[in-house]
Amino acid sequence: MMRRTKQGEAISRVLENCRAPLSAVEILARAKVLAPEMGVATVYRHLNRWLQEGKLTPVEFAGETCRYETTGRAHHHHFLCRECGEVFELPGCVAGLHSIVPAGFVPRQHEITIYGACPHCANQPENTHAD
Amino acid sequence: MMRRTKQGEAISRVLENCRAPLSAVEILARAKVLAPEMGVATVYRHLNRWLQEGKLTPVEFAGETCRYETTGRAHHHHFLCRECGEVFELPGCVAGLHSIVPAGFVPRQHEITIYGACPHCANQPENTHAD
DNA sequence: ATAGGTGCAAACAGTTTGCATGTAT
DNA sequence: ATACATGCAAACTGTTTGCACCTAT
Repeated sequence: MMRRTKQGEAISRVLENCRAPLSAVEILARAKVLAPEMGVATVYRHLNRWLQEGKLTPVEFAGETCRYETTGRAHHHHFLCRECGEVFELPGCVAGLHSIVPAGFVPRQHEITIYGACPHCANQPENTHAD
Repeated sequence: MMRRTKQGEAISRVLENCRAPLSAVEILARAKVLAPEMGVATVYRHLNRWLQEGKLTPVEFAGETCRYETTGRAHHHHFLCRECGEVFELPGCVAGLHSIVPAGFVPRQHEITIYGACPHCANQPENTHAD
């Protein structure tokens, strides 16, 4: 039975109102606005509860810390801009995805991640070489 | 200028002869057969060198530690068996992958990861409920 | 001889956990 | 009143780094 606390409320607010997946410390930072005393442990405890209730999905990008997004959204994948680090949702999916799965394998879940430049960064050629 | 050492040799041997991506500790374990004194730090130092020379690619699966595979193989993706944890290469790619990338975005790289059951585990229904 | 590689242990980042306290019920 | 949530700090895992030592060149 989930008890209603200021911290829990703050975390729910953050998770439900973000437009891109967030990391634990990003969630902490935002939740602290509503519940300034909060520590990381509380964030992780809530994240894990949401995860095991299936209300949250971990989103991982190569070499980056784990981010989380709420489930129940339309099926989608992600685009990570290598220049600004921003994450974008790519709605929909690819048609013949399972064509690459050999006979005998039983696919149950998949992830497609695309890396590159977002429209904003793609138009700023100077940024391209900003390490 | 890369100096030729027993440890470096051992690591090369391991990286070049494995058929699936390996984690740092797996690499250490295998390399220790040839160079028993070796520590993790050396493994990471070599991995990082290979990475920045572009001879190695990190392979990450949701919730798992980073694995590495040599570059230069034919384009492929990965299948992670949720039952036995084994990783399989899926040769080839999907046709209309970029159809999910909206106009303005510049895709430069992508990853497709499929999770499920490998042929062996798929035929052992008892395993399905392990855990 | 010397630059560079190595092992060890300490330092780090991200995440989890134990415990005493605080609080919603 | 009591069970559960919290904060803090310690523990843990995966990775990096500093330093004294060793070794291929």
